[in-house]
Amino acid sequence: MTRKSKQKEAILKTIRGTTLHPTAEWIYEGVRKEIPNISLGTVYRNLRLLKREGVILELDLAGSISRFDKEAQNHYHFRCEQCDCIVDLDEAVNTELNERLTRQTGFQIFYHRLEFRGLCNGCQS
Amino acid sequence: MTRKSKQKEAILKTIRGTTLHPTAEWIYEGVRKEIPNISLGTVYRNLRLLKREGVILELDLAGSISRFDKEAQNHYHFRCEQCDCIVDLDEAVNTELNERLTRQTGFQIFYHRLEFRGLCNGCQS
DNA sequence: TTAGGTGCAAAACCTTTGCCATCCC
DNA sequence: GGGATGGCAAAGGTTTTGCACCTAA
Repeated sequence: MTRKSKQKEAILKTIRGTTLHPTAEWIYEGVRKEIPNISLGTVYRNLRLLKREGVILELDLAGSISRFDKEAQNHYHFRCEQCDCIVDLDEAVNTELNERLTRQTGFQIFYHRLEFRGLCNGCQS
Repeated sequence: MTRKSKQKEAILKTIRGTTLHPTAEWIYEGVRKEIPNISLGTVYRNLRLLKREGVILELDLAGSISRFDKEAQNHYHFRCEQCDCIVDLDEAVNTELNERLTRQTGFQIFYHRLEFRGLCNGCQS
C-alpha cells in the first residue's frame, strides 16, 4: 500500500502552491529548498504515484514519442489507451470556440487541439 | 531556401502512404527500404522542416517535457505558443461530446483533452 | 559556385530503474 | 519484520547537433 513520506508531502505541497503547471524539474528545485538532498528520481516516482492515485494530472504524455500526421489541416483525433493507435475523426473543427474563448479570456487564440481517449474497436473485448 | 532531395521526398511519400500516425522511427524504417543508408537524423530534420512548412502535423498534445496540474479533474487548458505558459480555463467540460462520438465511431470514449493555443496577455504586444 | 542537405556519431535531454539503505506501519 | 520509499547513479529512449562531405540550383 501507499504510505506517507515527507518527500511526497513536500512534492504535493509544492505543486499545490503554484498556479503554474510546473515541470518535474521545477518541482524538484522547489522541494529542494525544504529537503536539500531529495533526488530527482524520487520526484518522478512520486509524481507517477500521485497521478496514478488521481491526485494530480499530467498534461502531456511524458517522454512520449512524437507522432506525425500527413494531414496538415487541424482536425481531431482519437487515441486508444490500450494499443495506442490514433485515428482521424470526421468531426468538424469548431472555430467559433476559439473566437468565444478569445473574447472571454483576452488571450489571442489561434487554434485548439482536441484528442479523445478510450478504447478502439479491437481493444474492447 | 529549401531545396528538394530524394530523402525528403521518400519521407513524405512514406507518411502519405499510411493512415497510421507514424513515429519517426517507423518512418525511418519505411524509408530505409528505399534508401537503405538514410540516417535517423535526416528523418528528424526533414520532419521538422515539413512541419514548419505546414505540410504535415505533429500530434503534440504532448510537449517534450511533462507538466503537472494540481487539479485532478479533467479541464481545459490554454498554452501560450511564445512563453509556453499554461493556464486553466474556466470552461465546462463537454461530456456529451464523448457520448456522441462513442455512438458515431464505435470507439469507447472515456474523456478528451482540449488545449487552446495562441498568445497570452503578456505576449501580445 | 555555394547554400542547403546528408550520414555518422556523439551529445543532449527527460525519464526510468537497479541497488541498497532507510523508514513507516 | 517486512514491504514501501528514498538517494544515488547509471541506463534508457527519443531527439538534436557538430562536422566533414555531397548535391541541387
